[in-house]
Amino acid sequence: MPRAAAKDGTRRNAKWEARRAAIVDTSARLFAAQGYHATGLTELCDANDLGKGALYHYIGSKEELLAAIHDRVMDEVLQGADRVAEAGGTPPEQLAMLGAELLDVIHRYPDHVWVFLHEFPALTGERAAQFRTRRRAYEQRVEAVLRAGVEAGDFRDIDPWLTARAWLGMHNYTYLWLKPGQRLSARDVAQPFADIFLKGIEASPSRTR
Amino acid sequence: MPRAAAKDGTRRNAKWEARRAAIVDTSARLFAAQGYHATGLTELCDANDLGKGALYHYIGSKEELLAAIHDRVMDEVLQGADRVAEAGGTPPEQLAMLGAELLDVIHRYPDHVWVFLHEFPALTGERAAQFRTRRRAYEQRVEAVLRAGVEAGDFRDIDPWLTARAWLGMHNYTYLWLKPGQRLSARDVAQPFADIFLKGIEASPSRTR
DNA sequence: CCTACACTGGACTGATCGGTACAACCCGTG
DNA sequence: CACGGGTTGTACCGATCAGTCCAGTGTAGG
Repeated sequence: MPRAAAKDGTRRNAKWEARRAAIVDTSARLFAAQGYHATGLTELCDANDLGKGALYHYIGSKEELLAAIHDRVMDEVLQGADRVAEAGGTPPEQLAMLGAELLDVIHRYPDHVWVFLHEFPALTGERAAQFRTRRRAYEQRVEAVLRAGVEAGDFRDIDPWLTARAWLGMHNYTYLWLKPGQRLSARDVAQPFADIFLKGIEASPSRTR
Repeated sequence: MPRAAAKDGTRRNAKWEARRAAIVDTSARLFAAQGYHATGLTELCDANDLGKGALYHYIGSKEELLAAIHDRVMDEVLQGADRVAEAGGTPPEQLAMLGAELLDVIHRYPDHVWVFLHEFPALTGERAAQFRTRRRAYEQRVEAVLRAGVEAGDFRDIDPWLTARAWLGMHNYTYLWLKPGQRLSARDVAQPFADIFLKGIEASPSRTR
């Protein structure tokens, strides 16, 4: 735990922050490649070119490092959801935008997302609770869009909770193969996925409202 | 490594086999709850009510235990795919049946599936290679059905590879919440999922063939 | 009843785990 | 040049890791 969270970042503080961020990113790569528990402190030190003393000057504990990786992902995902909410539009448009934003995060942070989806049970206590809250908040955003679409007559009478799980699965599972520098970009995937899903739940044209 | 794989199972051998299967199942529960690397040998011994010597009389190594869990899942999943192929039917029917079979496995073996989806990178060497082959074989079954559906005019002109990933994600991701004794059964989920996906990729009625 | 062997518990091993203590270092400031 | 605090490497800690070894114990076959 840092001594005082107060005092805005001076120059030195900014440097420390940057180094810490670099450590978080490097460690995410290792955790993604071989797992959180399977990665030792010494490996983290090697990868970051640091001794144990120096490493612990930045991170406090191994689990805090894990939590930082989770936060990085959740920050991005929730920010994306906020942008979508601000943009407005019909429920189908909202859902398509949510998908594009989510796939963009998965594409830009493949290691962080991998860690996030695999190692979240390793978080304990306060950190685990906070993480669950944020994750749940995001899932409810998706559910809300689906519910709104049903009420507005854009979508047929589907179960918002169950359908949100289908949508989340379809998108989140791309973490296995959606990587930067690969054949497919995030946009290449977002469009076909939105097509499938929106056609899959659209109201039959006969009873449009 | 067992001395000789020959000689068909006598009574004793069957008993040994049953005990081993029980150990695999119990261990799957532990691995699912806290992770493969985070679960120690002593915990496995406690849960199975066995000493280390006795445990190692059945399993050979911790990784072999992990591999046995993977095999259990892959056996079931591939058998389900075989049943579907034997049953025949149109591509849409085939896809719906594949989904029902897959969700059934996930629902019946929640712990095994969790381990399978989280810890497969922990497999090494020969075991990892064999696992990847089998997993890939299943994925290609799904792709084949999609491709057949496009050629037959049942589905619109989608990318079979990408669409298979969407389908796999939607179904596999249910491992997070689809558990026996819960509100929803496998069938409760399979039907809505098939509805969404089939509507999502069906050929527009105007150009049916 | 005796022997043989599948089966079992638990002490033990060397390695490695996450984490700490501390002395030295760099480097900007006075 | 002296100083002082942010930074760093390293020796070290107790705990635990996966796995081995072996002296038994229960029991089935002769």
